[in-house]
Amino acid sequence: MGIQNNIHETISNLTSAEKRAAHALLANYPSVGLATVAEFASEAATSAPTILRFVARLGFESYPDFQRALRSEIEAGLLSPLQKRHPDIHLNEPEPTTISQHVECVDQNMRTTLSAVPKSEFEAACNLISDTKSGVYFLGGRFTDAIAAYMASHLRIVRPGIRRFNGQVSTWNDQILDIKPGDVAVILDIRRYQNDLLDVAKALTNRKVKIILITDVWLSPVSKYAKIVLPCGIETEHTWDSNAALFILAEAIIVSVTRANWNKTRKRLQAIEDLHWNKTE
Amino acid sequence: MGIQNNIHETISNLTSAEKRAAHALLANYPSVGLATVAEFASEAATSAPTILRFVARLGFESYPDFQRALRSEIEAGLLSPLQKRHPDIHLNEPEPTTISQHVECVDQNMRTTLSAVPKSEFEAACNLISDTKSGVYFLGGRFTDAIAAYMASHLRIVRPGIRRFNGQVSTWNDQILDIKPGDVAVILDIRRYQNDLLDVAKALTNRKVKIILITDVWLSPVSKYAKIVLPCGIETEHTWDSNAALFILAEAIIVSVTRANWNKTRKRLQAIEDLHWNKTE
DNA sequence: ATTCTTTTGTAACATTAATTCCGAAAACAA
DNA sequence: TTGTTTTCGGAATTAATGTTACAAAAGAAT
Repeated sequence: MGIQNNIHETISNLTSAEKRAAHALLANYPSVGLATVAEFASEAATSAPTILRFVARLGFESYPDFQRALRSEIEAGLLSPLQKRHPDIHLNEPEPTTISQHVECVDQNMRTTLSAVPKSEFEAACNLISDTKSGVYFLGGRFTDAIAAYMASHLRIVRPGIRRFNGQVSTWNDQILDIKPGDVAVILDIRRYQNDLLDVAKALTNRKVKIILITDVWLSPVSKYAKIVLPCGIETEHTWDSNAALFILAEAIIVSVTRANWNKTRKRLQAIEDLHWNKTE
Repeated sequence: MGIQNNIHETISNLTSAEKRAAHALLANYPSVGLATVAEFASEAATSAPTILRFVARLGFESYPDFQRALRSEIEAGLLSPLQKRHPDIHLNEPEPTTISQHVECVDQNMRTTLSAVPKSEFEAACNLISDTKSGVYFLGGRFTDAIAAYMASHLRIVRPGIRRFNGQVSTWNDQILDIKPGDVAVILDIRRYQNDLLDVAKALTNRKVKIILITDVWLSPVSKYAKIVLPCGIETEHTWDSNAALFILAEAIIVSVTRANWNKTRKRLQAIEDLHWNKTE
């Protein structure tokens, strides 16, 4: 339904002062409604009680109640410009397929991520990972561990000292012993957040390990221990959350770290290429 | 400049609780900021004073002052909520960051993939994977193996008979012996195409295994042996190819297969949830 | 381990905002 | 005009919100 429609339906049986209120709200929707009753009243050239009567006529219990509705409308539809998706391609594609639906969904999540991850945080994370003086350890959750593996497989080429937590959960604590204070750990954790990851994070913090956390916008509890938090959009319309935004963020980190270590990387890449060719041909 | 940018600049010298506030606000901007201090605080899992300190750091005199700024931003930006592409991005963001560049790049590759993968092929692949009568084996290349792992970790929940080729390349041939004729193999291979994957594909074909190949638009040589080929865009402007489109395609497959096996999946999901809770609480 | 600094939440406080009451003004009908 | 009904806003009331002071907790430094 939406509040604007609600107004349009109700407007005919409003008193004249109440109509002014309605018009003031529609004129620059919804911002005046988010102000105080007094400001709304002055904007509508009327008094506070009239505004309250107007809001009551729309069917709201109270003015705060009305404001809550406006805010949730903002969340639902009129998201910030950064998070808007392009309206094109609808022409090319009349009926959405599973893939195209998912592509749109990922698009949305990418943009959410874009506005949720501050540039400075991203760069700080890349700097930590680029610093070859400290080792970097990767660990993910049930599904995100694949992304940890993906990052590690690239970064291993870019710089030495890349490791993964592997194998059984029960052996993780033993593996922590190998990590030196000042080292860096990249942890991936999205809902439903895993307690075992939280335990590891705590243990790592005790050992003065700097934690970079890649998580969803609701923030894993690991964020409590993390030096840097990178939140991603993961929402979908169905059972599974989408980890695509995490994956893309991971790739962006790989790109950035590669640039930072470019001189060393080039040589390593060359060496590996040679190895590859000798082996396969 | 805009408040979001303001946050991005300020966030690096915020305390951790204040950062949570910043993340909560960025996560669903700007609606939480328009709520009361108490609600904002609870959303950010912190206390009211922290929120106030946070807005003070952003340079606002008071919380109402901060809200006024948010509202005027709404007026400025969303005046015509419907007819807006996002050329605003280019205004808000004069210099592209590593992330935003990569997001655009992935966007491009997604769309390429969309037009490169025929609906029928996609559905055929999903049907093969959905069929619980045959086992499904996953295998990826140097970097893409992480995506194979990602697919397997989900599909294991959706249906039985999911396996991965694991460990050393030299052991793959042994593992092939476990695969029955009529089974399905999902192979991921992008340039530089790996000869060992080609060998496996050949061997699998000999054993009458149906191969689904996820590759790039130039097609891995494995395509010669594949029953179904799903080509993805992977191009970037720098050293590394992007596997994001493969990842997204993988997720789309997971979604589709989950839908096909929904009844069984629901029960398994429930069982796993229970297990999870029992274990952690 | 101890001190010092910084961070953070609790609780009291002060301020502001929403709400209600009631009388005055306006609109309408006879 | 007069009486009646409806609308409206000023002012008092009540509820809530923002704000501040302070003490506990956490962390860094020695």
